[in-house]
Parts: sequence; C-alpha cells; structure tokens
Amino acid sequence: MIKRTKGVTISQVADAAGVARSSVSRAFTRPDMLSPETVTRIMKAAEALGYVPNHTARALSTGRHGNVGLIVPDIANPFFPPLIQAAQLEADRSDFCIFLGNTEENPKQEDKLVGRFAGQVEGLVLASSRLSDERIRAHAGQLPLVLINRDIDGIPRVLIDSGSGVREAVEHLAKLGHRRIVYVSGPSNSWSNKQRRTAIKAAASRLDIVVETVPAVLASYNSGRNAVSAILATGATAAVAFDDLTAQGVLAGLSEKRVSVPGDFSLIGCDDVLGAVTYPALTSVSNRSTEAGRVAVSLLLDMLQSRAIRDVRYVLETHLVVRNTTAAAR
Amino acid sequence: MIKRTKGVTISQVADAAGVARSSVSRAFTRPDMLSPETVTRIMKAAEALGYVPNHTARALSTGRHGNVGLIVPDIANPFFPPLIQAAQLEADRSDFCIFLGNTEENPKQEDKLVGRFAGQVEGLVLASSRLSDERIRAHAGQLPLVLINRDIDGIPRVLIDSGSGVREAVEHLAKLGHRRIVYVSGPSNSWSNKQRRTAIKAAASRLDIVVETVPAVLASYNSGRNAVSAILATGATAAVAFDDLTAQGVLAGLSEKRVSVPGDFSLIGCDDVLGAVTYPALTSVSNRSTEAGRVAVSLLLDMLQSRAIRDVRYVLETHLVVRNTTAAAR
DNA sequence: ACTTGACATGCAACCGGTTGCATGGAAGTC
DNA sequence: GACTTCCATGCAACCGGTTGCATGTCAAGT
Repeated sequence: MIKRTKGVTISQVADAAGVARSSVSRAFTRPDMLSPETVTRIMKAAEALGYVPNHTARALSTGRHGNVGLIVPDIANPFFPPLIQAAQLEADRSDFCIFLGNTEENPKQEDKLVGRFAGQVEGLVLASSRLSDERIRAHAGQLPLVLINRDIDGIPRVLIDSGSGVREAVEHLAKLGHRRIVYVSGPSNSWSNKQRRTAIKAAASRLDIVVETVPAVLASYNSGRNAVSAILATGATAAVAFDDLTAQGVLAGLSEKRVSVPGDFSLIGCDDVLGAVTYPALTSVSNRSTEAGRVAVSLLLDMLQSRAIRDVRYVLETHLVVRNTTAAAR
Repeated sequence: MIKRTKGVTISQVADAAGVARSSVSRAFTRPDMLSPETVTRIMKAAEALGYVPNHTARALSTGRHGNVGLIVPDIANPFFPPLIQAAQLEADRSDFCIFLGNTEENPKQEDKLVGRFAGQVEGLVLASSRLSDERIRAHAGQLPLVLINRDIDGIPRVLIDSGSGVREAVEHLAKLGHRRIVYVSGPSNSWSNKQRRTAIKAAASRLDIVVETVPAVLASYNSGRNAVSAILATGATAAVAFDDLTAQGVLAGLSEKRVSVPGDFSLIGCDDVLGAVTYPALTSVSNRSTEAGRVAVSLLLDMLQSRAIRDVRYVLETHLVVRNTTAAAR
C-alpha cells in the first residue's frame, strides 16, 4: 500500500535550522540577503525534512502563481496540437505552467472556462476565440490577455494571415486556367473564415475569376463531404476549402461521385495539417500555428513582466504549399 | 486603454453587507447555515461590488484547489488529443481544471513537470509515461496518481489492449478469404508494436494464415509508402499496418502502383486516428483513447473523493472498425 | 573610543479566505 | 416565568508562505 507524506512547512524547517521562518523563506527566494552559512544550514535542514515550498501559499502572498491559461475551441482539430505544444514549451522556458481549456466551439463554455481560469492564472491566451468582441474586452479588463486569430484593437494579438496564402492559392488556380471556383466556408463566427473568404474574393475579382461560396457549417470532414453536391452544382472546376479537414471531406465526396482529383477537379485546403499524410497529397496553405503558439505565450509573459499592455498586432504570413490535388482546368 | 480592476475581498463585502467575514464565506460555501435573508443581502452586496472568491486563498485554507494534472509524451501525436479532450471534459463535469504537460518523450522533462505540478494539483494522470517504475512509484507516494498504458502493481491504471482488436482484424481477413497477409511493423522498440505483432502471429497461426512481416522502420507515411514493393513481393492479398499513418502511406504507394484498394488488396490500420477522415475510409483497430482519458480522470476524481487508493486495473479492449479498405480476396 | 553604516536576522502584519467554538436571542417545554 | 434547545452569526485562529521595518552586531571611518 502506498501512503502519502504530508506537507513539511516552513516553520518546521525554521525550527530544525534554528532560525526564523522569514529566514527560511529568504533562503529560498532571495538567498543573497542571508549569509552563505545560514543558507546552507537552512538548505540542509530543508533537504533532511523533505521540504517543498507550498505553491499555493506563495501564490497567495505574492499574487503570482506562475500559470498561464490557454483556451482553444477544439483540441482534436489538428491545427491546435502543434500550437499547444509550442505554447507549452515557451511557457516552460520561463517556468510557467499551462492550463489547457477546450471549449468545444461553444462560447458559453468558453466564458465559463475563462471565469474558472481567471483566479488561478496570471494571464490567458485565447486561440480562435468564439466569444464576442464585447466579452473578450470584458475579460481583458480582468486579466492580461493575448489573442490568436482574433483582431481586436487594444488587445495584443497574434494573427495568422491566411490571406496571403489564400491569395497565392487563387493565383495558382488562375495560372492553371480555372475561371470559376468555390470557397467551402467554415464556421460563420470564425475570424479565420471571414479572413479567408475576403481574401479569396479580393484575389478572384482581381484575376477575373468567379467565386461562389458553399457553406460547410462546421470545420469537419462530414460537412465537407456533404457540401460536394452544392459544389458541383455551381459548375466550378476548383475549390478552396476552409481547412484541410473540410477539404478531405470534399475529396471523399468527390471520389464517391467519381469526380477525379486533380484530373477533373482541383482542390486546395487550408492549415496544412493533413496534406502530407493523405493520398492524394493535398495542396494547402501553410498554417504557422507553432509560431503562433510560441509568440502568443512569449507576448503574454512579456506583459506579465512589464505589467504593461502594449497594443501589439503580430502578423504571421502564410504560403501555398503545392502538392497533388491541383492541376490545369479541363 | 484597458485598465484592470483589482480584487474585491471578502472583507469589503462583509462591510457592505454589515456582517462578519465568516458569514460572507458561508454565504458562498454553505448558504444553508445562514438565514435566507442574510444570504440574499450578502449576495446582493457581493454582486454590487463585483466580488469573486479568490481561488488561491480558498485553496490555501481548504487544501483543495480543484485541479488535476495530465501529462502526455507528445501532444502532436494524434493519439493524444482525443484523450486530452475527454479528460478535460470529464474533469469539467466535476468543476475541475486540467493542467496539461507535454514531455517531448523525455523522462527528465516528465519528472520536472510532475514536480512542478505537484504543488498545484490534487492528482495526476500520466499517459504513456516514459518514467521508470521506480520514479512513478515515488511520485505516487506524493500525490494521487493514475496511469494510462503503464502497468504497475498498486497504482491505478487504465490499459488499452490493442491485441484484441488486432485479433479481430485477422479474423476479419480470414473470413474474407485471405490466406496470406503482411504485417507492416512499426518502431522495433515500441511496446505497442511488439504487442500487435505478437497478437497477429498468434491469431494467424490459429486460423492457418501465413503472416510475413515487412518493417516500416518509422511509424510514418513515407515508410509505409516505401514498404509497398516489399509488401507486394510477398504475394499477400492483405496487410495490417502498425498504425494509421503507416497504412495511409501504404495506401498511397498502392495507388501509385495501380493496385486498387479494396478491390485488389485489403488494408487495415491501427489506432483509428485517420480512418474517418481519409478516402477511402480506412478499416482500422479502434484506440479507445477517448475512454482512456475519461476513465483515468474519473478514477482519479474518485480517489480524491474517497481519499483511498484502490488497486484498479482497468483494461479497455479494442475492436476492429470495418470501413472501406477491406474486401474479399480475389 | 565613538559614531556610522552595512549587513544579517527576527518580528509581526499581511495575502484572502475557512472553520471550530462561543454567544446571544428566539422559540419550545413544563 | 424559568429552563432548555436550537439556530444564526460573530470571533479569532489558522492555512503557509512573504516582506517592510526594527534590531542587534560588527567593522570601518575619524
């Protein structure tokens, strides 16, 4: 049977070392204030007793607990794991821990999580938040906040500009001779979706290409698959999907309808999360999610240190990665 | 400019409501101890002041902070996100927050994370821990611990048995008339690989099927693709791949060689991480990672409540998920 | 030898809650 | 009407650290 050892306190160490509690505290936090001998004596006593500073108590008196929160809409979406990983790594470099929250794409859940996190993190990163600007502003009033893929004035944010990559995608399709294309859109309250749709329309109109939008509701395989009939009905010869998951769904749907890719139809995804591991390899727009995670946390930690909020707007450009789902129009 | 509102304390609420601090505390934690009118008065005052209980202070005096830690070796491995998600959901149901740690497959990093988490979580789930039994036992002495995919006596654990699913895969192929199959193996030092290979051989010999092993070196798309020539050279009519990524590579390689799946060749993956989002949909062995995450957290919360450690060994069997890459042998 | 100052350490208040025990008043009992 | 019982509330200690200020000591400065 395993039994649990319970907390050794600073007082016990103080007694053992024959000093005041404050000296023990200083031995751990500002050893330069004490004579070297005292420090070693205290350390030895602490070691012997197995003393470990109580994080909670420390947090209570200092107001700093060394945690930051990261809230994402859907961990299972392959876009996020690399972002989370990078965020965690960056936090770790400064000895911070990451609280992870998953909102299931649900603003209410997100609000709830922010509230619950608020008391125990020093700052928060909201990735692809589904909250209203208003709610985000309200939260930003409570604690340091950094956004990923939400563009709100006055709140530090890291934006992955999929616009640049999408523009390249449209140019790529234009060069291949496609004159009529479809944008398979994602969640309507997603900032990225808005951004991509806008970029596509702008690029297309500049290149004299007709774009139609087919909604896929959720960013998922199934909605992509279900959108296929609507896509084909437009008479387009190519499509850009909101993300790779959706694209993969479209790919499946097309295949079922005996439309070959890229022979009969060209398809481009976004976020480049599946491109390299599926067949045929998906042409897609790179995502930069790793950098986004790292930069967001780094920004947040900066804010915590300087206690200042700068109006940072950090933009990461994306590019088209050409693989095997695009070819010349028939 | 956004400015931050700082903490309203229980004392301020007490003053505003004209009661003692303890009453305010009780209004929030055990309202039944107070008269209804007092409670409403306090609540009204709290509301007006924007009071929110300080989580840290509460944790200090109660010793319960409502957090559990989850440590995984690699968030980016598609096996884990569903597990994490499920764990988070389960924790959430009991108003617990999840601390997420990523060890990069590094035991030292894992040890460090456990140490850092220890002070601020009530319990810990270690998924596919890379620590030695000894270290795990040591940690288990410090705080409640639940393991996923590690089998250590005396420590509650959740194990995913991929053997059962692999057995079903072989039976499925046998029923379809395949007499000669290939196992496309994964990393030689992987415990799962060993488990799967063993299960395949046992099942095959029982069913009078010939199995050949083709190594794929790494569990990846490319090594799967490169293994195709060797696979076809064996004259087999079906293959089981170490994991879905490898299977997807094999699928791509077969397609390039004009071998149609499942018409000419049947293919089964493992872990079911891609099956539902690729085309053709991959027949695969389920991974149960969602259940594993949920059960592990649930077990942990139980332990926290009952303050007891039971020697639980929860085994999750896997099953074959038949999709569209398997058919009758020619 | 006396002041001055630097330095090491202790004291005690504080962070913001929780909780066992004491108290006082109202209701219930005889 | 006096006595118990019970309930709502307050008091104060406590959780385990941190930190501003006071104190004591010892060496350097004159």
